[in-house]
Amino acid sequence: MDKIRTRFAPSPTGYMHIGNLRSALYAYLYAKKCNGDFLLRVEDTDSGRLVEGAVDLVYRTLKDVGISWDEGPDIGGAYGPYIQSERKSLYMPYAEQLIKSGHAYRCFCTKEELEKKREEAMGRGETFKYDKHCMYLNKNEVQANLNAGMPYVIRQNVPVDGTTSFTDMIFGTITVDNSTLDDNVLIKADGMPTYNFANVIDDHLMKITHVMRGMEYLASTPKYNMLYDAFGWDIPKYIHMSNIMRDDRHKLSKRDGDASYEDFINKGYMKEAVVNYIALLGWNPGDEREKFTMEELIDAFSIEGMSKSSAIFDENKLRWLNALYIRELSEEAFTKHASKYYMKAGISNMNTALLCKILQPRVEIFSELPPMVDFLSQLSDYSTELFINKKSKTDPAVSKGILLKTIPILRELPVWAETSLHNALMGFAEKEGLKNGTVLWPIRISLAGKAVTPGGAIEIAALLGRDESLRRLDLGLSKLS
RNA sequence: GGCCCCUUGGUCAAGUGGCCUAAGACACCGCCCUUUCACGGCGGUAACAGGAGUUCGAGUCUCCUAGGGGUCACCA
Repeated sequence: MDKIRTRFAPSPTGYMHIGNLRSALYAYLYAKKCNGDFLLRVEDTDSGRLVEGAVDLVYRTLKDVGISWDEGPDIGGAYGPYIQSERKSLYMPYAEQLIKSGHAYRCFCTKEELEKKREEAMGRGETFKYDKHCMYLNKNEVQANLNAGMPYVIRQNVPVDGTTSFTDMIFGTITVDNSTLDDNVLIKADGMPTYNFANVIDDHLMKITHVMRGMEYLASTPKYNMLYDAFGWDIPKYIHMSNIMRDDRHKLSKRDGDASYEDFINKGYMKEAVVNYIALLGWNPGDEREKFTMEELIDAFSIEGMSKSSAIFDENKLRWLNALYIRELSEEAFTKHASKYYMKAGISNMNTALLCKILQPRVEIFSELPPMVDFLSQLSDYSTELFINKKSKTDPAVSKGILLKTIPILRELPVWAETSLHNALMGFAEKEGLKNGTVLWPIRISLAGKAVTPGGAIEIAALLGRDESLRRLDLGLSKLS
């Protein structure tokens, strides 16, 4: 059997939709699983939609998540060029071959004429379908139009009756009535091929064995197959992939600001978690593993595990997975990821090892870091009601007593560090016969000025250092006096 | 609207005619641990869209209905 070859063929819109990324991922995983090739092809035949820098974004994103291509615009390959606009001259001869064999014809109808016919059809409550008007032009009429320099498109001549079937590896056999198929434009008036045409020519020329693409092409696939048949080419295997939804009726969309890969990275998600999560959205490995490296994904991937129905993107689960990845980061890596957010919270020159220790098990996405730790750089005003806590058996009066007794002990501490603070405070609680919480609650409140903090009184004191800690404790005491 | 596709807890999903009194995960709730909040551990709530049929037996096969998605461009 021939080497498996798949491709990712984005049109450069300047935006990497998470669904497209998943399509690229699946095509990559399948190729690599089969020891095949994965290629990148840029589909930029719509001159009206070109976006500056969009191709670079595709390269960057793919590289970022660890998807590499064996052939592509930037690295070349045996079947280049890999940018459709650069292949423009290559399509016309194929179209002309189709005209000769009767599978296509030149159409001189203007957009205005077509628009009028379309409106008329709609007025009658019918679905518009091109009436093959120009197919019936005789040779002389066509030549005259050509001589007159009339612009034209080339249309596919689709049979008016009968049915066409094909097999999709996920959906099985699909049959459609030819009568529902329109005579699609193959070559536009500007000489550029449409997707419908370029896609078939390129997939064949680039020896793509498995066409993996979104479900939106499911209904038009028979038309592409007619083209393959007209050329006498082998039809590739098809794998149509379901969509990722925002909720039960809407696709994840650009409008909602949470549909692109970069949106998630900017929100503080790790790329490994994003890839891992989307891999699991619409595919399952057949066992209960949920956490995968790229290598493990390649190893576990199979078409059989892909689901037919679309999946709703659940950010909750992404968060959970992201938290898993965060927890296994080394202290250095955690700090590297977090530093940007520490800066936002105004934190600098603090013990990063200690910060990591208290934050790593608590943070699920990095962007939630600043509000968790901003109290370290800036103590905001707080109410003495925070000193009330039933479970710790404390209230403002008790707290005042604790602070009165502990501040001198802390002031005399020879070394201001986690262990010495721990020994001093726990020793005090034991000596006084108090609950740990009773001693630590008022200290933590004074140090942080808020009811909920990452880490406890001892860690916070260690982070703040002697001077700032004592200043805050004194302030707490004065609030209670 | 025509055509194509889809439908198991709130979400992702396992399930390929008897092992389903329907797995697992996220979320949610409770308990334990505990120095607040987390982490961790233990437990709980919660689903075969509806209806006919085929069969000794249906989440699994068939048909119908409903709901949803896609498509019907000189976009891809």
